[in-house]
Amino acid sequence: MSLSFFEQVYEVVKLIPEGRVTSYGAIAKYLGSGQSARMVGWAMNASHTLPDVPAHRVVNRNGLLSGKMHFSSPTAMQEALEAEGIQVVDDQIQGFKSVFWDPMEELM
DNA sequence: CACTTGACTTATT
DNA sequence: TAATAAGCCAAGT
Repeated sequence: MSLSFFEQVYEVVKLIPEGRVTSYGAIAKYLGSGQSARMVGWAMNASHTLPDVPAHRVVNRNGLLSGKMHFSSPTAMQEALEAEGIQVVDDQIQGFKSVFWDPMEELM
């Protein structure tokens, strides 16, 4: 029983604590197998198939809301993050380094 | 089965 | 410092 690459990404994203975020590359690296950040981003594109995938907690390595445009509304992602206590200004997470959650460090 | 796409990242110019 | 190129690999067509 091997989960699809998508499902593996979903499992990691679901484990992201509230008020925390991670990057595509971090997830890709955690999944290993030489996965690239693009695979994670692409998997997230299909995350809409599942209801419990907090895609708003996944941003690019700059802490920029690169995927906000894929949400229901361009502001939905920012609002979701702010609702968890994350400050977002100009589509960029404030104190990104502080709220960054690395699956490699936390799930190891 | 070959080509295109993609919510990224790193290196180079 | 900003812009461009290349690397990455699975799923869709």
